[in-house]
Amino acid sequence: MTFKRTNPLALAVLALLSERPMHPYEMAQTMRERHQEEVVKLNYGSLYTVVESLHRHELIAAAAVQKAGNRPERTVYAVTGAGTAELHDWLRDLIATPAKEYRAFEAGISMVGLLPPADALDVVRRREAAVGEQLTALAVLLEKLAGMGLPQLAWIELDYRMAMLRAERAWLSWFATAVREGTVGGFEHWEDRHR
Amino acid sequence: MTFKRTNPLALAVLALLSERPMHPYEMAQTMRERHQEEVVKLNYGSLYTVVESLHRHELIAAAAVQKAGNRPERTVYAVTGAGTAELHDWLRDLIATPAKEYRAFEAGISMVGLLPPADALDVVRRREAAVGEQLTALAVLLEKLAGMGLPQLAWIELDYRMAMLRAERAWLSWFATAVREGTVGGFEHWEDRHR
DNA sequence: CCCCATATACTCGGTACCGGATATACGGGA
DNA sequence: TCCCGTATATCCGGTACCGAGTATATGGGG
Repeated sequence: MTFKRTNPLALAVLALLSERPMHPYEMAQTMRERHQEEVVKLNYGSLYTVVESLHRHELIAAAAVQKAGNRPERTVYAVTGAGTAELHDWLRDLIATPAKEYRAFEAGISMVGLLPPADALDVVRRREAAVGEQLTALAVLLEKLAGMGLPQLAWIELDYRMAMLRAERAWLSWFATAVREGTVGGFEHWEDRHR
Repeated sequence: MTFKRTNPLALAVLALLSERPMHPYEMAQTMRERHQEEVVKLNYGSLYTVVESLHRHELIAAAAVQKAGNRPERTVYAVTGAGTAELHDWLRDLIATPAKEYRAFEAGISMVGLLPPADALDVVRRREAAVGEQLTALAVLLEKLAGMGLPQLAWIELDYRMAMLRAERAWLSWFATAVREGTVGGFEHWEDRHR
């Protein structure tokens, strides 16, 4: 069976190991330090499953098994040639081909007509505010990172996320106005249904 | 144990049943007809699991068990009072509170520095084109839906998605230029690493 | 009237994933 | 010196999810 590119955590593991050999716990540490867990979902259970899977497919290899005192053994892994190839190929594919992703908000907003218009307006406003807060938090973080002398390329995903959040906020603002003023298409019928 | 709001398919089920009682297979049909599967991930396995879970938590109730000839039994479900409450509450929460979601592209772009600049430019361009195609396809669909006399509220999630796709395309276009012209922060070092 | 492609309706086994449990080491305060 | 809170490092049981499989009914062409 060929390796399945499902969990992006596996991608992160390959990326880390292409720097230097590590044991799983160290990978987790490093990801935390670099705020990578903002972008890639990390939890220990999945990490060990993913590492084992990569190992089975010989994309990584056990470089050493260390044992210090009575501590649990630490298996240090290194990326293989096939692993490096997989990393680059997967990465290219991930960027070039938009994946079909199901976002919870899209599901929610598609059913917004089930709520009374007043409720809908309220929750959309609340989201708008929340998105605004995320934006300011991100701006502060970017300021800090740039101040530390990190190049833009090192936090390019935050740049992307900011652009998306700004677009979302703009859309929410438009929709809120359209609901408040009753100019969204189908408003009369919507209002009638909730009397 | 209280009901866990994980799979949005359960939300879709509650929404459908708040229209009229249905059996699971009929729900799937209806979702397909209405292009809801664009927004909520649907497959039979999950559908039956989700329906069973809703039933266990008494958010829906078995209204009738029909049997026609030698066909498998069809259990028709109806939403309960608690189910309607859950639907509205969940919906409000989904819209009002941005959920932490991990998008594959963000993971990918955060590691774009691992690719040679030329490769990076290529894949970003390819994505830009793909997003453009999605946009035109969406525009055609919207035209069709509006032509059928459907109100904007009925396809509001497509409106949202279009706004997001436009923002993504704009960002990709910016990034592509920044890479081509070498103006993205950290470009020299990036180029040096790949000689 | 027979055949087969398609539609109907659900079931089931496998697996990836989650998050809490486990077990030892270390360090600092009383 | 003795706790105990935190850090180190992995494991494991449960479950939600997936998608392929099953079995019968329908209906249109030859």
